[in-house]
Amino acid sequence: MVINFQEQAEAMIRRTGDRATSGRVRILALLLAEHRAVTHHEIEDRLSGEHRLDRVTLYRVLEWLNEKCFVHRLVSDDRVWRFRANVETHPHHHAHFECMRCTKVICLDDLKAKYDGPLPAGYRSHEIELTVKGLCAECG
Amino acid sequence: MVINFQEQAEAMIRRTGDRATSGRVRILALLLAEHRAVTHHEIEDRLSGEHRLDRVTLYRVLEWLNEKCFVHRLVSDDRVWRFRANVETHPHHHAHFECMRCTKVICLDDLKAKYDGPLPAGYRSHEIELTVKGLCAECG
DNA sequence: TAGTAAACGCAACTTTGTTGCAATACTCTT
DNA sequence: AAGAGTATTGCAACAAAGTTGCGTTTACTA
Repeated sequence: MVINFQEQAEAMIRRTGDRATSGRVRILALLLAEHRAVTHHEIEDRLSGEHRLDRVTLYRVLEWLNEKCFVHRLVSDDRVWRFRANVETHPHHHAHFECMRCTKVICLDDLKAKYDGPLPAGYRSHEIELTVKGLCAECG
Repeated sequence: MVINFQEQAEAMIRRTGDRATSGRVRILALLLAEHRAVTHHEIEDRLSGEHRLDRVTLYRVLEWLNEKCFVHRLVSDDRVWRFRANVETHPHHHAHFECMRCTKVICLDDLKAKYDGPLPAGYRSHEIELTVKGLCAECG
């Protein structure tokens, strides 16, 4: 069963009531097809074959996708945003693995980060992110 | 019992064999006195009363302190490095709280992040960082 | 198919951090 | 205590990532 990410992306976007522009559809389709967090730069490269998208537009589309909860952002030690499509139902308890050498980031979906300990008085927890740093198979 | 962070910092630095310059001593003393992760910018402001340090020197001192394991870096969603003096004996299993509104970061020392789940084949874990995001007492 | 508001593309700007190199200031030796 | 030598510093210029303003284009609605 082959999934048509392009159609899936377009349907998701139309459901928001906002415009289904080609940029939005292509970028969301790309992220849906991908199983890891992708940088702005990687997306730009991946799209360069087809009709080229402006850097700024890409930023704005990604921001919009994030707002609509279709993707989430994460930032790693190289200080670069990475984006990943939200597939799970509980999008706010991520666990990620980050390779310390090649800075590749993957999601550890099978694990839900937990925090049982106390917070200072008056502090409220909203989401929890667990990052395991180490070496990936290629770099280890 | 009042602790003289200036003297403590200088002693730590001299033990490395490298030069105990006024910049290194002042910055490490400042970080030792602080109980949270501090941005480059905050340090610069804090030091502006005394003999002013160049931006670049500050970056280089912080990098040096990190190399010598006197401090550690962490990056949060505003993509800005924060630095904090290493006080614990196991410096590689942090838990942090990050305020989503004011972006303040504090360390949750009482908790050691753990990860028991599986990693993909060939992947090796080196350090683990847990970030609880939410609202701090002032912003909540 | 035409009108219109939402997106886009371009240019210029900001913020954060880095690099090269000449000037300065720690330390060591005497 | 002073001089010498090298590790640091300060300056200027650069680089990468992301943002803002504004005129133009495009997708949707009627």
